[in-house]
Amino acid sequence: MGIKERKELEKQEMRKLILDTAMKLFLEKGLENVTIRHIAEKIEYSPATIYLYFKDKDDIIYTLHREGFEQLYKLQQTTLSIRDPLERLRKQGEVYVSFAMENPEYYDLMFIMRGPVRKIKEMKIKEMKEWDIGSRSFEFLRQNIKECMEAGLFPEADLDVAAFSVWAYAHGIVSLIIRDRCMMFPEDKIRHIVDEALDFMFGTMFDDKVKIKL
Amino acid sequence: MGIKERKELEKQEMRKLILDTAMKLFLEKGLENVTIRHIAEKIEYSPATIYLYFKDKDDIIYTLHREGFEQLYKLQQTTLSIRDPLERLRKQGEVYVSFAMENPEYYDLMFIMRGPVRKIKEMKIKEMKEWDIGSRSFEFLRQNIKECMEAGLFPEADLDVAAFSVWAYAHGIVSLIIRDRCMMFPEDKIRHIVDEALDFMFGTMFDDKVKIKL
Amino acid sequence: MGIKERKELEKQEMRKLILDTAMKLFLEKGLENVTIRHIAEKIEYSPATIYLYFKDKDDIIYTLHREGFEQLYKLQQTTLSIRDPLERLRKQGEVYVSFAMENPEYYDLMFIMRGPVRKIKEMKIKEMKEWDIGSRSFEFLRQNIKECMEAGLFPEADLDVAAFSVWAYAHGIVSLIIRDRCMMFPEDKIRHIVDEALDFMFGTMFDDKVKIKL
Amino acid sequence: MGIKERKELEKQEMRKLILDTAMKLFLEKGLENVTIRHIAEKIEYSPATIYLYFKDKDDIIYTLHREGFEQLYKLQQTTLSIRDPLERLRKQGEVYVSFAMENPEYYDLMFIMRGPVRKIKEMKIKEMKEWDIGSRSFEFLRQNIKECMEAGLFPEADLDVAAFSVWAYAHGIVSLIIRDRCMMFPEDKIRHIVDEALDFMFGTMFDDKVKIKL
DNA sequence: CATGAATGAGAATTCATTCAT
DNA sequence: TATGAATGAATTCTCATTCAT
Repeated sequence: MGIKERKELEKQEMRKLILDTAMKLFLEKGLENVTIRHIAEKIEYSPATIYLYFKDKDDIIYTLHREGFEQLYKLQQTTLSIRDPLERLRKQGEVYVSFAMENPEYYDLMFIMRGPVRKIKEMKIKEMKEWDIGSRSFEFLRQNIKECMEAGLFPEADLDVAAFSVWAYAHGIVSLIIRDRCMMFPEDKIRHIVDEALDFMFGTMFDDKVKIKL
Repeated sequence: MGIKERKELEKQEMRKLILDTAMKLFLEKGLENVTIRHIAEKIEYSPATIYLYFKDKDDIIYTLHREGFEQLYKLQQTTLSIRDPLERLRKQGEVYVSFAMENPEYYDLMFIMRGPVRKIKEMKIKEMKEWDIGSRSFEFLRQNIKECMEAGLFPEADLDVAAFSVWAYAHGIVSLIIRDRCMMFPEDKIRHIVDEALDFMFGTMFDDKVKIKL
Repeated sequence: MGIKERKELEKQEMRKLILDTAMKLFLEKGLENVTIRHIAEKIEYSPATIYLYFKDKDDIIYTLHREGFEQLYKLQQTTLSIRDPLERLRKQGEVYVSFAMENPEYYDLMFIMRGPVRKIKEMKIKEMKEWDIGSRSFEFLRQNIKECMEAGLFPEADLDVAAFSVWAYAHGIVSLIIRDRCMMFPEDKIRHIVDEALDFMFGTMFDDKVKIKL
Repeated sequence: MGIKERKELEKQEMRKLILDTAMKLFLEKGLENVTIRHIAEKIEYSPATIYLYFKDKDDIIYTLHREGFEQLYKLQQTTLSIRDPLERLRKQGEVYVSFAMENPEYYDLMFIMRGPVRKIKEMKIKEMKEWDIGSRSFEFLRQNIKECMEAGLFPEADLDVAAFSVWAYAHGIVSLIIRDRCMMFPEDKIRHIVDEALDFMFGTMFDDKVKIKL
């Protein structure tokens, strides 16, 4: 068995190498400008080798897509140590925005690009379960907001609407930046505006008690 | 003279046919997966014909991009008849979301796709003015919020931050839908959620007096 | 008849306009970079109009080709006033080189480009006579050299060889320059070298008496 | 190791196949009328394959161009065994003409076609050295003539002018033939005329003593 | 496991040319 | 006579992918 495991391990390492390299290149050159050849060159293997580890280019992209959600979910989990649900919610917002700003290509893949979604839709026909990964994160947010509501810390509203709203707000902020729609602001003021915007939402959204607390 | 006008009209119609077709395809397949050939096939002309009406692919994209902003701006202007700045702001939000939901391809081009921005950045180097079209709309929003603040109807904050926040919120809502990230909601509930989300923002963002008014 | 002649005249003028424009463009942009469209734009007619006056692009090129030979022949004729055949020969050399330097695109068309020759060969199959235009000039040179030989001013040799040699020498000089093979000389020394080269040939080729005379 | 060498060999053979084929086509149709597709078809590979061996069309052209100069230079070197500089010069002329007549495509590329020169000019901006290949051959001729002059075997004259003149003469001869401007001579007399023309130059150019020697 | 070699499909673009009007 | 509109046939080049070795 030892030998089998070793093999398996090596295979996983190679996959990781390919994925990491692909991601690095995506970040550098943008998703649509990276070719299998680029990736192969960077890791100093032949293009054909890539196909031993991934079915095709979509497979790479989709795997990264899933890994992105894995990462994001883990980050979300870190907020669980916070007792107060509103504070936790806020922390979630921060975590979400940070993730997006630090991994814009992952974020793009997960929440903006068309390709992966198409892939998922195709898959859904065959294997219904797969998409859990994505909805899990939304569910997490939803639960958090539910707790807030139950604790009277959040305006009563349709839970789906509320969760979607909070998500949309955060998504709006980061996606405008990732897709470069903030040319009206000086480059160096952007990060500041992002942070302030997050505060602004929480500041105006909740009652005075909360505001002071924050 | 009549003959000249007729010709001109036909030319404009052809341009429009190309633009509309391109737009439809962009929506279906994504900007980077639409080729001049596709467009040509769809309208049942040869690829070369397209080049009689547009300099190149960028020209098509950029024209649509500009037209989109033109349309949006006109819609924004319609809110000017509303006296109360907060009500006007809200109407602007509605108008923005409606525009996005009814013209998702335009919206995508204007606020999500990467291509056009690259073009604009290149242009900016040569002719600084052009981009007015886009920032004009933002400026309009900004002014409206300023009025709200001055009237004490809006939380005091950095104007840029506030305007960006409001924009980001609306953008978040529509862009998640346009890019198909709301698969967790049943298809037929989506429009409802969008509308509610808009209410939700205005409902929580402003003080009681405002809320009642709305 | 008057009306017919007028028409014919206008037709000729249009042809001339097209030819002149084509030549001007050839000179500016190089032969292979000029399109029918360019020519049409320059004369402010539509491309289709060109086809009313010339069968196709080759027809234009070939016509220019013939006109070039016409011009050159006329220039050669001007040397006829010179009595002394050797002096006349030298003058011919000067005239030839001047023509080439002042009309490099004509020269290129006449003595370097492949296209026109192919055309002529095709024609020759049908109408044997046409090529007179070109050989006429060679014949002129040949006769001149013959006279020189008969006057004892030129080394006895096979007449064809002698004529070809003189021609080749002149052609070598100008074609190396026209096709830009003199990059080893400073730009501003080139014309000087050309002139000197011509002198050099005549200076070394003939006996002392001649040299002094020149 | 054998396997590696074999592979390398095969690669070189493929490159050679492409180069030879390209050359043949260039000769048949002229540089600008040969496309990557033509070459690919001729060797019965797909166009894409060509790009595995050459970066682009220019790469092919420029490689051939350089190889031509390499060959010519080697041939020139063979004359070094001849002591007498004038005899050596004459031999150089023969070698030059032979090279041209036996490799007209190479000669065309090296001394007539426009394309390669453009390439070289672009390169010169970046890397000044490269062009040595071409000027090396001219320098060789120049040196030889210098020796002749120093030995009193050649008319005193500006060295550049003299070298250019000799070159131009040889170039004139071969380029008129290569570009098919000798239709006035019967096909089978042409080679004879070329050879005679070379003799003619040397015969008339130098004084009696030399003439006899030759 | 790894790859060199090959390719089919397709990209944007250009141009000479035609033809109905 | 003049032309606007249209196009077929090319062009160079790129890329994901396959397959024999």
